[in-house]
Amino acid sequence: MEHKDDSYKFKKVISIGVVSELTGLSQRQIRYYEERKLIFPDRSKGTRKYSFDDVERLMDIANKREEGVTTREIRRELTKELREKMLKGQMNAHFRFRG
Amino acid sequence: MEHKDDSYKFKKVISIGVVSELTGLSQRQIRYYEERKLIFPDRSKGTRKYSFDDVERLMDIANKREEGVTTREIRRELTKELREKMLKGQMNAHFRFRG
DNA sequence: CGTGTAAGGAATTCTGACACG
DNA sequence: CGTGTAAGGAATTCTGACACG
Repeated sequence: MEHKDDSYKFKKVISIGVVSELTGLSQRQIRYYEERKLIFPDRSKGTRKYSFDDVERLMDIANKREEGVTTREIRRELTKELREKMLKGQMNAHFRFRG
Repeated sequence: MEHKDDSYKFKKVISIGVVSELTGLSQRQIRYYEERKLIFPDRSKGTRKYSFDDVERLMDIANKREEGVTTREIRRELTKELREKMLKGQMNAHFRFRG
């Protein structure tokens, strides 16, 4: 329950031009953050598609960059978050099915 | 309260190609329904932008068309709904501020 | 490292029209 | 009436590169 993945927030339907308008970032920046693995758009026949969640994430990234945080550090933070989430997922599974 | 218009559902950010994929309708059909005033995308420099709400609405339209309902009839239904909503809005205002 | 820009090509979208019915 | 299609142009997006620092 709660996992409505079909939710508007996560559907990758927005083109880079619109994302640029929404975030105030240049297309160059957006593509670069992808290259640095901070963001992961879908590809529909070559052209990138972003979700509203991606847009929010890009705004976070923009804030961090303004504070002087490098893409490398942002990438590390993301990796750490993912690690924590995976651990939490395992613990959930553990206590739900075995605890 | 409740009126979070900034909600993902109503932001017009989706291009016609994606809407076509999402709804299964041809771009021709989508443009035609606009011509018949069943749908109202935004325009950003010429190109149409739709919201998820528009996408849902288009799916409703598609269903009605399959049932043989004409665009004219769908248009009438829409007009009627709008009339009812405006009436309701007036009544709200009436009872809230004067009742 | 992070971002701008010019370059050339590929994919997308637009409109108005003709077609069929 | 509702939709397909070919046509030509306009706007969008893509990549790889050079620039600066």
